Amino acid sequence: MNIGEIARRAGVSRSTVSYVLSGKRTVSEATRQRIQAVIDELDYRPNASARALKEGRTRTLGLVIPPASQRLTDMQLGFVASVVEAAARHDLDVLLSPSGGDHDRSFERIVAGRRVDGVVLMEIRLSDDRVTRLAKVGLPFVTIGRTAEPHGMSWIDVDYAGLIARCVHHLADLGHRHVALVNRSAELVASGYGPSHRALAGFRAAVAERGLVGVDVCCGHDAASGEACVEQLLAAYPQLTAMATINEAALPGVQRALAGAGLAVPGDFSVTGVAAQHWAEDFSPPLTAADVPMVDMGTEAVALLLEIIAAPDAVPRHRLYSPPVSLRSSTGPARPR
Amino acid sequence: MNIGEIARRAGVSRSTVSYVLSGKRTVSEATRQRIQAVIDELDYRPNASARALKEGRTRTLGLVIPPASQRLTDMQLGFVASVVEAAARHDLDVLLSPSGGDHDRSFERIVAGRRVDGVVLMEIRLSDDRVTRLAKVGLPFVTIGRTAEPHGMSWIDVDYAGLIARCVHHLADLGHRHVALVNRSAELVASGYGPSHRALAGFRAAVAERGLVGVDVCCGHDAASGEACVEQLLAAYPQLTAMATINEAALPGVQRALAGAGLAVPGDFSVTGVAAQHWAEDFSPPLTAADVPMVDMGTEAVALLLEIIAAPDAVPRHRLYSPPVSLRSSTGPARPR
DNA sequence: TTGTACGCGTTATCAC
DNA sequence: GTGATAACGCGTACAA
Repeated sequence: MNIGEIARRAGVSRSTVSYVLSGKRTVSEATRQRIQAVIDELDYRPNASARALKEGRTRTLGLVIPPASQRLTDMQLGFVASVVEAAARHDLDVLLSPSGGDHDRSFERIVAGRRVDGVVLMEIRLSDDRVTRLAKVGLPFVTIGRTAEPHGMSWIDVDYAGLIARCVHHLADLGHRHVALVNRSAELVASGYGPSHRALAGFRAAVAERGLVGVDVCCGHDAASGEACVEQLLAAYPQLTAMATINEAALPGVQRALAGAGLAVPGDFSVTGVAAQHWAEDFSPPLTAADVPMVDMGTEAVALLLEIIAAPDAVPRHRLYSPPVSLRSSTGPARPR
Repeated sequence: MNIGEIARRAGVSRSTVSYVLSGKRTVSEATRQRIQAVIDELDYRPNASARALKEGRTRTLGLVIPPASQRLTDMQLGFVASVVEAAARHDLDVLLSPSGGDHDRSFERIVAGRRVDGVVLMEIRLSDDRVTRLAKVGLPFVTIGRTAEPHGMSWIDVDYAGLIARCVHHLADLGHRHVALVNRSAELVASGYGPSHRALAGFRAAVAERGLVGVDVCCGHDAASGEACVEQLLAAYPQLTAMATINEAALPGVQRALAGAGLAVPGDFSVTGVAAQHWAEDFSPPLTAADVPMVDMGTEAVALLLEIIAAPDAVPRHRLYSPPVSLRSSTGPARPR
């Protein structure tokens, strides 16, 4: 079914059908209705490829996700879902591209093949080839996370440095003197994962500011790693009474390790950090943590991207989220172990 | 940049460039290299829309996911990731469509706009309009999950009935006489969610076969619901000593409720069911459960879909997964509470 | 190896 | 103001 067939059945020319579809020219009510009737009857919709070819835009956004092999985190999933929903609200489709490294086929296909009008780039590294590639071909893009030098581009990010600092201050206020930061995996940190680097910076700054003793460790993003990591921490630092983390998937393991050591939360040990809401609520007791506003961020990313697409030369904008630390029940006054 | 520009710079015709690109005709080595050099230099790739228009295929698969408003489950996330990765291995892109109900704009855009060569449909209901819609327009599709009458179509599913029955038999073998099934939410069941219906059927059949006393309850897919649900179960059925579940997100709550009632697992109470591997491993003790092979299923779904696309009239195939129940540590001999 | 028709919508241009 | 004609976007593949 194509526009010519509709025109034939309605007894008009193709252009008239097109004008009815787009409304870019007035068509007499009588013919309009006749044409619309045929369209409705046959459930006709213009071929997206032909339209994209002619219009020079695809009505599609690209969403670059980390290679799926490494299980996506809840947070990442939340972004994907909210970006897709936000795009759908604008009648835009979303093309997914799982690409981490540099020369990725799927990424190249989308970018060089002009399959999308713009790209949302997730899981940005401090130094990221994909960013330079997109800038080079002039395809509008927004990053979730920011590079080390994010000037001149649009991005959305969470203020991990500020949030972790706030967690440390909260612990210090409660009298904790020895605190730990449970970071993400060493590989991720080595690859220049922004949240890890910035969380660490915020941690160190706050620890110094408050004159605390701070220790930071890397930890895999799963329960088993979390358990092992906390066991080692407890053994190596007997004075430790609190920890902050940005490693949500490690939380069930953190819980097990503390329980295994006979430490009650928050009586004997306080836990806090940055986590997706459901991880915070699944912790027991519920975790005092900053909830990453994934839905807002996905929505905002799409909004920013549409702005750039509409006005490529406008001044880039960005937004740094700093959600409040929700006081739940996992932190309390320090008590020597 | 387009093929004409490449041709101009290489001093040949557009068709020759096209043949170099596709390899569908031999081109003399000299001109081939000259053309390739220009292509490489300019990093040229054919416009995807133009190619799709001409070829009649988009090299894109559609993936219909549940509306993102309701948080995607880990299992669903696993599917999405594995489908995207599998598609990428075949140099195919994936277009996401979040659509639950009937008249969904995004779904219609993809289907009627011929944006994709085929569709993977997730989260199928026993009776599903999208299936009939796809069948009507003749777009190849594969469902993850199956309708009540899945004949004549290709699908992939997990044998929830068989797996839950196996769990019940396992519990019966351990001496349990009163067992519960913690199902998914009442709304989901009411909407015709296949896994819930089939799990329930398997549960009832096995309970009857072994002469057990069985109780089944619906439960929201989150920790709080799980906790409330199990508290009520324990209160209402004092003889209950074991449960099976397909509600993985409720597991942290199940754990809390059992701990709160002073019941040790598996000493006082056994827990088993069907869950994504990480939920089973995050449970403590690790959950004896059937691990849903999400990665295999996503890969297989793409493989099936490609078969249909290649041979639309071939006999539909399907695959019912029945993964082994991994014996971990959450089930043990029955002991009266 | 090349010329060219074609796939399908869109829109500028022309005619009434 | 309304309708039709035709060129165009870009790559593909048949005929020459």
